[in-house]
Amino acid sequence: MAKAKRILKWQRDPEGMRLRILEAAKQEFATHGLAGARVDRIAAKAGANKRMLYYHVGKKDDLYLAVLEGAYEKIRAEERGLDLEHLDPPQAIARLIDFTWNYFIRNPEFLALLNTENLARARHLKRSTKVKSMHSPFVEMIRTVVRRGVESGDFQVAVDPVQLYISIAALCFFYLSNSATLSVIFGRDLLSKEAKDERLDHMVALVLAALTGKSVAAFGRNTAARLRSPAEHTA
Amino acid sequence: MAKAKRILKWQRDPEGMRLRILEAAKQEFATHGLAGARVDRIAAKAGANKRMLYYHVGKKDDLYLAVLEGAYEKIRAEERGLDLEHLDPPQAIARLIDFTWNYFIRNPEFLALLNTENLARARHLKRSTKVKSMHSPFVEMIRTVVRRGVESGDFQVAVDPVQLYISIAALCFFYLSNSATLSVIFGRDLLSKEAKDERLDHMVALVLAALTGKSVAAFGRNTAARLRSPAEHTA
DNA sequence: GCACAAATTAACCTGTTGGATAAATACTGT
DNA sequence: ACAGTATTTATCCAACAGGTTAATTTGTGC
Repeated sequence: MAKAKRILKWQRDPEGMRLRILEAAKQEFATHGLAGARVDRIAAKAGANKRMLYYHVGKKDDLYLAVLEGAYEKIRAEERGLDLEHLDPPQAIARLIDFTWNYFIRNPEFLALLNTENLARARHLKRSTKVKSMHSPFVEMIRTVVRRGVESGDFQVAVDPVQLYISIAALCFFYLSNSATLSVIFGRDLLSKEAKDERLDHMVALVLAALTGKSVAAFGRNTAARLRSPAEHTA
Repeated sequence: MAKAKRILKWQRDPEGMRLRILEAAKQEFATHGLAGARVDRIAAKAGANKRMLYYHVGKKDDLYLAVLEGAYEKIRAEERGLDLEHLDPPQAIARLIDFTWNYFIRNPEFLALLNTENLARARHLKRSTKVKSMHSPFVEMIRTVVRRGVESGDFQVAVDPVQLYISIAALCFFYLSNSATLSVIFGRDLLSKEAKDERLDHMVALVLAALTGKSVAAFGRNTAARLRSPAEHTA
């Protein structure tokens, strides 16, 4: 009842207000970067007064860190639900790639936030205590898959789990994060349904071929035509 | 003589001034992003008056596009000198990876500029006519290597050259561009000499294993210890 | 030396921005 | 109903930033 009243009058709802502020801030920082983000716009988007940001979260930098922590928390939480332990190792890796890829597609702000934070040389993240502890379980998860793969003979070589994850994230991240410039310079729409499907196939095939030593058919899919030069196309 | 005089008095040297402005702008945009960059700071760094920027190049956005075009021109020019035609295909790919990696290390501003431009959804690049034409020869170069590799039997599968290049760039780019946040969350210095060497080995091994089907020893280098969990390390 | 254009400087202006102050309003327990 | 606290609003401001105007200096062709 008190809760319902709070929701009806969404003023005087501190927790809700805080969430709306963080959501608005996430959008704003993702769209405009740190320096380009406007505190007033965040307030407007959150349906709040500018003063509220400072009251509920803090100054611009604090806001940014809070958004960033929330973003990491969200992806790592979803990853925990992947249940890689019960899949055979190649499938587990394929699933991790698939998840990462689709998570990045579903959450484009995450990519922008990370880029922005790296431009700032992780100056905010370094101040965070939460974020560091989030990642050891995640690395453990991958480490276990790799070890199982090596033991079962599915994987030819033992690969450093961190290195492997960075590579998987890299393949997904770069394509999506840089799709705007890549689309221009290569003159292709990289975000069409077909292009995205093709990319996922390519990434899974690339990583699994390297791990298992068995080439995956999909690696070469759709590429016969791509090997012909433009001149040959018209000829 | 007239040239020498010009160089001595670096005022009244329009071309030189333009170059100094673009260099200063590159540093400023790379360090602070588009919105964070300060026109006054660029002027100061270039040893010029703010009005000079507008006189020689244009407004902030024009300045940014000029810097970006210069950056693309530089990397594509260096790539043209790689001479991949005379190497056997696996070596050619290894060389391309090695070059890309080291170019990114030598030119960190390039990474930042691309990220910034992607945050702006390639709004400047789309206006550029120069940049688009720069890239067909580059794609041709890779296409030829892949085709030769398939014909010689070195490569198991035909892979789309654009897809392959994006993957190579991704592996290098993401690691370096995101090294600040990655170092924090994984608690490792990813930019130490050893870490960088290890990364290059990993990337070359990953891509060549996938292309040739033969696993590369370096893929698993240094990783035996990494497969032990932290608990086991102390045990 | 002189006219003319190119290059450079200095000063200014207007809108904006992050952040602060202080007052008002609504909810809580009593 | 009331006192006290948590939440919210309205307003202000000083610093700054991008861009412009207009005057000044320097080199060039004649």
